[in-house]
Amino acid sequence: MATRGQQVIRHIREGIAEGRYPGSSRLNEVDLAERFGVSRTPVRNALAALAAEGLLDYTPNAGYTVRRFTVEDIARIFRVRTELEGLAARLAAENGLSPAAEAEIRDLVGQTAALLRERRWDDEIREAFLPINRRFHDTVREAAQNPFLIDLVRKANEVPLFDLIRWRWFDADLLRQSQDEHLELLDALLQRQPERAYRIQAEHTYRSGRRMIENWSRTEDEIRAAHAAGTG
Amino acid sequence: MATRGQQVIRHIREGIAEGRYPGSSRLNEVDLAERFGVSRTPVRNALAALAAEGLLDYTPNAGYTVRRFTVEDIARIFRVRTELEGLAARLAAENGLSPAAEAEIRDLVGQTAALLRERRWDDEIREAFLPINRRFHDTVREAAQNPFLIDLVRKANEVPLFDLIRWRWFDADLLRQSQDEHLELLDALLQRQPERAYRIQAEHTYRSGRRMIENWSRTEDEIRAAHAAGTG
DNA sequence: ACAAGATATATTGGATACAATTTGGAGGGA
DNA sequence: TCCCTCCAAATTGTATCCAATATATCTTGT
Repeated sequence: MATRGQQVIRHIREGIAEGRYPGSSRLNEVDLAERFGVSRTPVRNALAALAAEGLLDYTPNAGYTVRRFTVEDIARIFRVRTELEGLAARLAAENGLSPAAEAEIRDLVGQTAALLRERRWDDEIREAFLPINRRFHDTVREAAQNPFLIDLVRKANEVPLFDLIRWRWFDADLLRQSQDEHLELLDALLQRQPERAYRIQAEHTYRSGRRMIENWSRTEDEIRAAHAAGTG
Repeated sequence: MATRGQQVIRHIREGIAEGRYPGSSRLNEVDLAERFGVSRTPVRNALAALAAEGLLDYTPNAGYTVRRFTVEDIARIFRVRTELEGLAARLAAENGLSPAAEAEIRDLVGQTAALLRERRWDDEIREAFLPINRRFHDTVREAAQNPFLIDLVRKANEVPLFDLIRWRWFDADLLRQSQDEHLELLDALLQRQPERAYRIQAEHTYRSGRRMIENWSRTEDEIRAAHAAGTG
C-alpha cells in the first residue's frame, strides 16, 4: 500500500477534478487533515507536491489555493497541446508501430466499430467509449517513445474539470467522426507518414479544444451552483 | 524573507544544477537537514516539491534520488524543446512585438554587437553574453503571451547540469552566428512572419540541442570526477 | 563455505507540540 | 463616519518524538 501522503495527493487531485474544490478556493490544512483522517504532515507534503505540479498556487505564510483557469488559459493550453499531440503522432509515424501497439489499436478500433453498430446513443455507450478512446491515444503517445513528451502532455491534461466536461457534448455523430479520424490516423501511422499523422492528430486536438472552450464557463458555473446547493 | 522550505528548494536545485549531487545519488533527509541547519520538516517538503517537478525520483519508504538523464533523454527533451521554442516564436510573430519588447530586443542586439566589435573572445565576453542571450529569448517567449507555454519551456530547461555545460563549447564564431540568427528572428517578428520565425527559432534550438548532446556524457564524467576528487 | 532466517541499525512516514505570521475585529480618536 | 492601532484568533512554518519500513549484519544450520 502507498503512503498516506500519496493517498492524500490522489484524493485532493480527484476532488479538484470533480469540482469539489472550485477554482481559487483556499485549501485549509487542518480541514483537509480532518477530512482524510490524518495529521497535517502528509497533507502538507501533498500540497507541496501539487503546487509544484502546477495544480495549486502557493503563497508563503498564506497557504494554497486551487489554481483557477480562465477561458483564455484553456485556449492557450490547447494551443500548446495541439502541437504536443501532433508531435507525438509525428514521432509515432517516424518510429512505426510495434506489433503489440498495432494489435492494441486495431482491437480498440474494432471495439468502437462494435459500439457504432449498436446504432444507439446512451450513457452506456458513452461510458464504454471513454476508456477505449483514452487507451487509443495513450497507445499512440507511447509509440512516440518519448517519456518526456508524454509527461508534458499528461500535465497539459491535468487541468481541473477537464475530465468532467470533456464528454458532455458528445453524441453519436461525434463518435462516428472520432472513429473516422482514428482510422485515418492508424492508416498514417502504418504507412509511416509523419506529416499526415501530425496534421490529423493536431486537427483532432484542435477541435477537441474548441469544444472544450465552448463548454468551459458554462460547466464551471453549473458545478459551482451544484456545489453551493449541496452545501448550503 | 521566504520560508526555510523555499530556501531548501533553492539550495537543492542549485546543488543539483552545479553537479554537487550527481545523477542517481541518494538524498538523505538528515544529511540535508544538517547541511542546511534546519530540521527534516522543511527538507521533506522541498523534496516532495522537487520530485513533483520531475527533478527527483521518489520511491515510497526508500527516499529520493537525483533523476538521471541519459544522452537519449537529452535528445528526446530537445526534440520537444525544438517544437515548443519554435511555437513560442511563431506566436510572438502572430501577436507582434510590443514597443517595450521591441526596444528591449533592439537594446540586447546592440549590446551583442558591441561585444562583437571588441574582436576578442575571453571569459569576460562570454560572461557578458550569457545574460544578454537569456534575456533575448525570455523576451521572445514573453511575447508569445502564453504563460502555460513559458512554464513548459522552463521545465524543459530545468535538466540538471544544463546550465553548466551549455556554454563550454562557445567561441567567437558561435557568438557571431548567434547574433546573425537573433537578427533574423527579430526581422521575422517585426515583419509578422510566423512560419519564418518558427523555422529560425526551431533550427536555433535544434542546433543548440545537438551541441548539448555532443558534450553531455563528457561533461557529466568530468563533473563526477571533479566531485570525487574534491571529496575523496 | 554458503544460504536462510533472525536480529540490529538506519531511514523514512506520520503525529504532535510549539513558534511565527497573518488576518480579522474591537476599540479609540479625529 | 472613517481610519488607525493594537490585540486575539486562526493559520501556516518548524522542530521533535515515535512508529513503520527497509536495509545491513550476524547467527545458525547444512
